[in-house]
Amino acid sequence: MSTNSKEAILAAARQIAQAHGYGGLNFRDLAAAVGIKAASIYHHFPSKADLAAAVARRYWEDTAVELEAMAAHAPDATAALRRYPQAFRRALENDNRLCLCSFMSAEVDDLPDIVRAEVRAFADVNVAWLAKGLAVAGIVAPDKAEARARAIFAAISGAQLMARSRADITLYDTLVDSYRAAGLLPA
Amino acid sequence: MSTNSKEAILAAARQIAQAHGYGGLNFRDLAAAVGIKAASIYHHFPSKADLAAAVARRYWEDTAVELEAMAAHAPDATAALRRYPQAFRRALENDNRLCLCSFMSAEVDDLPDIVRAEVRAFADVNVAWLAKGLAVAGIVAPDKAEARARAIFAAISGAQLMARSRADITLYDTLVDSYRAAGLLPA
DNA sequence: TATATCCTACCTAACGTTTGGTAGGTGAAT
DNA sequence: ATTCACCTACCAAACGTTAGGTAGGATATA
Repeated sequence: MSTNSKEAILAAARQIAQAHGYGGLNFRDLAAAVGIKAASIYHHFPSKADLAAAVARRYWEDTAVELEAMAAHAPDATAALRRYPQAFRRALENDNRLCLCSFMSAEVDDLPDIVRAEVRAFADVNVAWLAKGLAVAGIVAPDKAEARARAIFAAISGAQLMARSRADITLYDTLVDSYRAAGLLPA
Repeated sequence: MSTNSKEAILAAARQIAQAHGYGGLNFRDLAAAVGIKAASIYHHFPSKADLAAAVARRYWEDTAVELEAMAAHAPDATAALRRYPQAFRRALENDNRLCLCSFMSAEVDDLPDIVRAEVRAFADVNVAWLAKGLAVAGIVAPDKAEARARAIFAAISGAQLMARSRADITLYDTLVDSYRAAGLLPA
């Protein structure tokens, strides 16, 4: 069960970090969630920094796959863009959790360098996907796609954060609707 | 110097919490920043929860005063609204810090109830100010002012968070510009 | 005026708990 | 016979918090 345990640690650590952050992630609670002892985690990850970096890397890798699938299944680029908020909605659906990298962005001053790099990679993945979609859909001029993509990413992150603070997923939905009404997101 | 020490604790705790959050705020570092011993903080605040609640309350009180001053000094409601992003910019100017309540919103699962209540009050103050300005300026219909106000607050929070994660205040400015270009903020 | 009492604002020292991390061992599979 | 996956049993440091004490000022009483 070596591979399974490693994957189970990764999955459980992600859940914990999405609710309590890097600082709130600890080996004893994590081990208990997996069903092993705290010291055993060191068999799979040499340190907390390495664990968190692996979790964050896996997080953006999974997101990249998910976004590509969304683009592939949508009839066109505009339709794919319209579904983008759903990706962030899932964290809230999952017991009012936050995007892992939003939480870690807040904690950036206390993050090991290797973790910080993965957190930034997550934003890069999202912005690149959005920029490509915006350009292909012809919603903004190609030279302004990246700026708009960053704005959408930041706004969606903020909406998720605000909805989490109220534990109110319908607030997230109304915020997204407001972004659409205001013209930030394609209607 | 009793009053001064209490105020000094409040001010130092705010700075620390804006950089490290509620979880990252600890009595020893805080006491050192003030120039006293950790145990002495208990002379002024009965517990960490009470301290943090006092910090958060003072934070939204100060913000309310600042926003009212902004409205009073601006020539009209639209001009006041245009200056709103400046209020959030100041945290980034202050050593790349985050809005205290954005940080604590991420930590909401681990916050004592009395702290959580103050965090929500901060959002209420901002949304109420924005909604009033939007209605008076006639930018949106009065019955849609609060929804738009929430969207602006969430988007600005997200922009600040993203800029902090990159330690790049110019990113905040370009995000705000993008919000204006997209129509979310009054141009 | 002198003295006793109390309060404020801090201190040192320690409490029990939790933290990330280490050393070394056990049992099963290869 | 060795490696793998996990264990027990620790450790030092840091955490919020408490106990008890001290220096100095204010107030009240004699």
